[in-house]
Amino acid sequence: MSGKRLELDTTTLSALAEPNRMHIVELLREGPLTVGEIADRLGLRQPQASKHLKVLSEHGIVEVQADANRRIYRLRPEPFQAMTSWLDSFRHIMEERFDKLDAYLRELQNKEQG
Amino acid sequence: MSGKRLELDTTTLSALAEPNRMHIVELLREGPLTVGEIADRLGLRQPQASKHLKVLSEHGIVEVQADANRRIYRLRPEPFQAMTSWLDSFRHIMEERFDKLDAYLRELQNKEQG
DNA sequence: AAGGAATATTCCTGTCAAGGAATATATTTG
DNA sequence: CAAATATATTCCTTGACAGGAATATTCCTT
Repeated sequence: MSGKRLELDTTTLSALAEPNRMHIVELLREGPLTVGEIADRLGLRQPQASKHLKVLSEHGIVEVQADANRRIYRLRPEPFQAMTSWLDSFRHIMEERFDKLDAYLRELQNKEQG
Repeated sequence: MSGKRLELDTTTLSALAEPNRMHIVELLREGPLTVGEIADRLGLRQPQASKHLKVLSEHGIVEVQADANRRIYRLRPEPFQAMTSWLDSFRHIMEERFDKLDAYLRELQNKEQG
């Protein structure tokens, strides 16, 4: 029951691959913000901020909460959990090199001591 | 010494955001393969396979090993480690329970006081 | 109701990246 | 050396997408 093929949605990655959107995500990591605050903090024009937030929202990376005139955006956990799960399936890849590095470092130490 | 700002290279993400390249990565997870094998298994034309592999290589996602006529491609661990580290900084976001619990407690307090 | 603030949307334009086709560059084999 | 195999590169065309500017929409305030 653990052989589930985890497929990572590439559109999630492309949403995050745009630098301004990545900056938005980094910013929202500290907590929810309104569109205006995001635009200010990142030096974006309001329409561009709204557009990027729309993309992030469409990919489930952020969610909106209406507060009167304003829209408060915050990160959603799901895509990050999905990416984490996906990366877990590469653990053997990541550890393989650790072993090699480890072996290399041991070799170096042997030389130093020899 | 642990307050290092982890910035994830967005170009790594854009390299992985292309579906064919993602498929290549998924395929190479099982082990190294030549260009021809990759093209065959994924139904790609050889030039496209080479092009995608070049992009992956330029971003350090794969590495090449020349074997006579052939080029053997394999995954490199570094970008996956980098992504994992980056995602670690979102661990608090992924603890969805905190948000829900927090919202629940606020609601409770409002009811109590209202 | 009117004006203003916050946000979303539309239209336009330029750029970039992916695929197709052809070709170039090794490298092996006969 | 010639032919064949494996891979890389170039040129071209097309589609997607990001930014700019203007405008629409919604909500608050007075």
